[in-house]
Amino acid sequence: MVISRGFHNYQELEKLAKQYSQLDISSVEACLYFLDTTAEVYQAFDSHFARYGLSMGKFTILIQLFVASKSGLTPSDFAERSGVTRATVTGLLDGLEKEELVKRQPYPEDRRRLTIVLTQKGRKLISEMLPDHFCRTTSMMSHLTDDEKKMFINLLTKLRTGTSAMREV
Amino acid sequence: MVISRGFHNYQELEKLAKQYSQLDISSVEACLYFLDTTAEVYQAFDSHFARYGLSMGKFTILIQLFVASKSGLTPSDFAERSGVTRATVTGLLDGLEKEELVKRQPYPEDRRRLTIVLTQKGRKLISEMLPDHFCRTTSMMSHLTDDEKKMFINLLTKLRTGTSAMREV
DNA sequence: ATAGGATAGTTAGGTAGCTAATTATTAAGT
DNA sequence: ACTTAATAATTAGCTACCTAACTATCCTAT
Repeated sequence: MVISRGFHNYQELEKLAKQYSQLDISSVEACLYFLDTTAEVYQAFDSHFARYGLSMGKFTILIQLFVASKSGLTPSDFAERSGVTRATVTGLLDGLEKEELVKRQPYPEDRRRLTIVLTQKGRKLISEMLPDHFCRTTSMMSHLTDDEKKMFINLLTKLRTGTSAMREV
Repeated sequence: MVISRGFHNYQELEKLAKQYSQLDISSVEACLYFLDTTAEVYQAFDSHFARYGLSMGKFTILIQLFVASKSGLTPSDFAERSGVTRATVTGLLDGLEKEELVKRQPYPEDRRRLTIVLTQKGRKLISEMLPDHFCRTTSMMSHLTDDEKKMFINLLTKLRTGTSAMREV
């Protein structure tokens, strides 16, 4: 759940700003707007992936397998690359395996590991959805010019730099 | 789970772009970077709220109550303002009520509704955390100038406009 | 050669979201 | 007035995330 909408009537924000000297209105406003946008983008992605019976997490695993292809990847690979825990990957793989989109296979050189590979069905699904997926992604970004995309990445980087302030003790 | 990190070695993206003419590299790149940033920001917020034993959802409810104050709000108010379902709000309120931060009260004029109000403890928690919260939020945004914040909102708006392409049938 | 520690995957149990169905209550149309 | 609609909250059951604890395997240093 995202903080925003309740505050897009500026007045309440201004009222708070009077009580809290720490509150810089334009900062909070930009932050709320960012959060609101993330919610909208995630909802859009969710409904896009739902057309193919997938979640963003499951799609992420499938496309990684599709690109890495050849020898498969391990559950830890997914966890590391995607910034989720191994436990989360276990759950997603359970689902994907039940739907017969991937298979767990032994990894002979190190028996602690597993190799995850696409099934025929999994490869078919991902390769059939990618044209649509890239088309939509490109369309979604089409209201930004190339320069604006660069600027956007630049500004996002500045935001990322700031996240440490939110985390620090 | 967010798609990105696996693709930040540009080569794989370029390889895909050769196979898929629909894929505009700079669009996909900006999109992935945005998603990656959202993950980082959400993690930062989560650890910030965790200091106070809250989630973003719970915080959102508390601050709405704190601002609206006087007569309280209904569960539906939260759902509408925050873009989540009423069922989700029920769950969050269960938690908040167990922690004695809010109370459900009858709403005499319409007995289908409830009035949610802050308890003493809830009011204390939210009012004690707000200075820190606004301070951190302001710090997080401090790497962007006022002009950049405006530009950021502007670019986010363009992204939002594009989300329909992701959703449409 | 073996004990201790690190790593890979899973399990158990929790939270936060969802949809669909259920129960009260209110509103509206005839 | 009375049936039908709509609305408010909850419930049940699902997914995707988390942490902490567990098991199996491998590596390293004595």
